Amino acid sequence: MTDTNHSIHNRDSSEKKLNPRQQKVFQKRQALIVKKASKLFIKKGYAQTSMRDISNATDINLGNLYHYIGRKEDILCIAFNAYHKLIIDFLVKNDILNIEEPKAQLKAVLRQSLEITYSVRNDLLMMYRETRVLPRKFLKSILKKEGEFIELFEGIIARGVESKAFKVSDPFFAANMLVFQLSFYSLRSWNLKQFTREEFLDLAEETILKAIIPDAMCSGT
Amino acid sequence: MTDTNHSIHNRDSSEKKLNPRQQKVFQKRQALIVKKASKLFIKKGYAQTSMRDISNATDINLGNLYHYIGRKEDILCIAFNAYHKLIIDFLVKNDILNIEEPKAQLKAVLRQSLEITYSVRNDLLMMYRETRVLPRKFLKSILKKEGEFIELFEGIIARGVESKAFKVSDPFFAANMLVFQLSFYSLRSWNLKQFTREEFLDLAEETILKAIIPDAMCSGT
DNA sequence: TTTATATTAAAACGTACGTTTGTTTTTAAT
DNA sequence: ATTAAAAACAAACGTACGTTTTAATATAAA
Repeated sequence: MTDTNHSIHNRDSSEKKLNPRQQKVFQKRQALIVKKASKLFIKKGYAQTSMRDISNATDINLGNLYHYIGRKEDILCIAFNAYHKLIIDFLVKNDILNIEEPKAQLKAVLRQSLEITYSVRNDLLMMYRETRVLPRKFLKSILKKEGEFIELFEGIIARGVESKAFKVSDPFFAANMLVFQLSFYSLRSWNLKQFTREEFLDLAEETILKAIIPDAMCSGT
Repeated sequence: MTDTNHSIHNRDSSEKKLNPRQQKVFQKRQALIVKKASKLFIKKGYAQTSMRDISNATDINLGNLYHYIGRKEDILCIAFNAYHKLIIDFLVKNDILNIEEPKAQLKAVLRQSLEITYSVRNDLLMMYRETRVLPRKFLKSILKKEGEFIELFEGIIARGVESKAFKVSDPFFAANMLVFQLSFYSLRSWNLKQFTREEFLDLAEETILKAIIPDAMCSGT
């Protein structure tokens, strides 16, 4: 009963006898639901957002919503997946991972990550808050992906430490802290409104790098 | 209707004709409710914890619960207050604020803050997640207190910057980041289990200080 | 004792919610 | 045009919740 319902995994628009055209429409519609629902989750919280709210926001009939999602929590799962896909895709598409010079590489990947997390700051906050709702199995897969994201930074940092470009006593710890700091604006925006986007990005980049690169403040560019 | 119910503010055991003895009992009982309820909120989340759950956990009859709290959300508000009182009290009781030497002062207050936040890590995570539930007015007062806590760090940092002991480009930003980093373990414990408490505290202290004190790694003690 | 209050148990209230059902309308292939 | 699947809809179902109430019992103060 508890294990047969991870709809995300076995029902993302496959196994239904839909032609490609119909699949497209189906996915568009599902994406609309997720998008509108996420906005509501951000504004009111998951538990405080009813399926009727989502029905109103999407102009999709309450009963009909269940043609596109199996259950309410699926919406949240799909949103989590979409967010992680966003992050991963950017890292793969960019050839940042191929930059040789450790400092340049770290700076590039950090800056990009800061910009992304800044742009999705509201969704990020929502995800921090609503993690509890996720089914255990799905949460584990999300944390695994997040762990891999951190390992990516760990690798970059470790390489920089070897070449004496960086100085940290524990690359794994440093990577965890760095990724955590990426959500700084999300979780603390209530007290950071006085900074413009650019001011924030510059200050955040500087602050984060200082923990990894010795005398990072003196290095131009 | 929405504004008449901030029970916390006008009903914390005053305005009831109770003798001191009764007040003590009343507060003890209320504290028990908050403590047990918080545990449930931590484990299952606020929305997923029913008043019946709390009744069972405290062995206080469901109806009788309402002699000690006005409504469910009051429990959360009291928990938030208790947490902030804990933090503030420690800072006032300790004479850390009187330490002259900026480095020593920052190190002392940081270390203590890290230890405290580590010890209440579960409550802290719960508060990050359930902030949304708080009534607007109460949330504002909480954020105000939090802001004052950050200003305290800002003052320490600014003083250190003046005396060239610290190097940060924006003390306010640095203070915000520092306080944010205090919740590192709370929000990321799922990936930090490999560290002992002491390992974590040392690494966290070192990492945080590096962003403020130039070549903090070379300074013994 | 008397009197007021605290506590318990149990039931009920009203409501809001996630989900399902039964039926009708639309769509698309034959 | 026929037909079968898919989409849309209104209504209902069942339940779980926060909160209140009622009545009976216990406790402590006067």
